Amino acid sequence: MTATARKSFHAIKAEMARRIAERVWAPGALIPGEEVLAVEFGCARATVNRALQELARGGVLVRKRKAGTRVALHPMREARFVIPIVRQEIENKGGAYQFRLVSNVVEKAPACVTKRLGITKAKDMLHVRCLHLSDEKPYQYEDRWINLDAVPAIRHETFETVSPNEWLVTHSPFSQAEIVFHAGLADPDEADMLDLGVNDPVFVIERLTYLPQKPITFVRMIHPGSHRMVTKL
Amino acid sequence: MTATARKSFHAIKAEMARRIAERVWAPGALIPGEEVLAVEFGCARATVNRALQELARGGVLVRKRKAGTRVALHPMREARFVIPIVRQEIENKGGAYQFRLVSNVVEKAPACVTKRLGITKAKDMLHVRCLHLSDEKPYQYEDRWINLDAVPAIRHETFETVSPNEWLVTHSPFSQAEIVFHAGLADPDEADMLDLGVNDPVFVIERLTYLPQKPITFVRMIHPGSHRMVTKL
DNA sequence: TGACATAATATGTATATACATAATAATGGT
DNA sequence: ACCATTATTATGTATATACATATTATGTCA
Repeated sequence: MTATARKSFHAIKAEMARRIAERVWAPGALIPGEEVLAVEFGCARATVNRALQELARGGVLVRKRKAGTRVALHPMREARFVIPIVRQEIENKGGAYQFRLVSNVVEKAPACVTKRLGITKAKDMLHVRCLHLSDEKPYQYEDRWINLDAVPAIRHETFETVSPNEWLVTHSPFSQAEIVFHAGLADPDEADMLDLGVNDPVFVIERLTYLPQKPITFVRMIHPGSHRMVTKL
Repeated sequence: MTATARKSFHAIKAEMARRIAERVWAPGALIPGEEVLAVEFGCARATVNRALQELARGGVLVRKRKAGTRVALHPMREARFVIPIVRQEIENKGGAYQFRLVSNVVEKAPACVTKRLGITKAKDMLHVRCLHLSDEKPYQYEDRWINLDAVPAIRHETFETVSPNEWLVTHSPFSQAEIVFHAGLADPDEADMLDLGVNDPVFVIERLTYLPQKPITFVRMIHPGSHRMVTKL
């Protein structure tokens, strides 16, 4: 490392990842301490520390003070899915985006919705349904309930140019969210919207967002079953 | 903070997250530089840097050299799903885990499988199918093809006590993986295994794993459609 | 022996400093 | 005006040092 070759934590991280992948460091095994590794790699302990911390955060290493660092026994890697705004998702795939507002009314939310949002008593909420299209073909049907107490300003939005999702993203912050994926069968409403037969499979993404102590919105985003969510790691 | 109160990057990160959530720093806005923030928070630039980097990695900030740091315009938060080993998943939910080996043979892999694995010509592969049960009820049906060139040792494994997934996790490293989620209809085979009617919806997780230039395995993990994958953020 | 205090140790974090790098802004020549 | 060169600037990274903290190992006293 005389002139140029400062060891970067990237390189060190990669080398350690290799050792883990190739079983040089076996699952469950205790690996050398930071000082030792720092000497081995010819760098400062802080550099090794950063590499180790990132690997630990990725789940391939488990670290405990005094006990040392060991290779995770079950590297149950986590898959990260980005859930982009539909428009971006469609445009990224090269489709032409359009959306159609299906309905936009204030009405009593059904129990299944209020329950999910942690609201105990029946309540008027804004119910917005719309359809997102890619190249004129139905791509996603969005069925959303919005808590007017949390975002009163949305009451007067017409959603002629912005979708409710985009409106909320730019106007309403949230601090917590819950996302659920599951499979289901298209109900008549959904089938009609998505040009599917009744009882065709659908891929459902549900999202709940909250501010501390204040539910904001509950959405069901329904895709044809053939929709694929892909991630690489 | 004279004596004890060293500002931790955690506190700083939390405060900055609050400012973003509460729109003190609006989406798209340029936030102060590291030096400025360091002065404001009364800490070293490195500490601010760490907080900023973590927020950037989480997607709420976008950083560019010289240009500065700004709040992400579309905080298209990423959802992180841990895909645990089925046994753990079931046991975590309090179920009693069992698994049944359905078949375990070496045979010609169909084109749809070899293609996904990037193998051009027809090839003998190990085809293992098994069923994972929670409290004696079918939970997941696993249909797996394994490249014997990549893991020759697996040929003689009987899978009487370990599931193929667990065997591979502990015996075969991988460096890359691809995961796909989608919804489908149960075919007769799957319906039979999972105690479903034909044409009931199923939730399918497909996973491909590789070493550089060497495909290892392709799995389809099929759940009843009611299966819910949940994540919070 | 057993309970409890104490030392040893690996990781965790903060800091000052220095230099690297990318991208923009300013500059100057044609 | 236009283009290329150079300066400036914000972030990115490495390092030595110091101290914090969690946890294990050890030693002491009853």
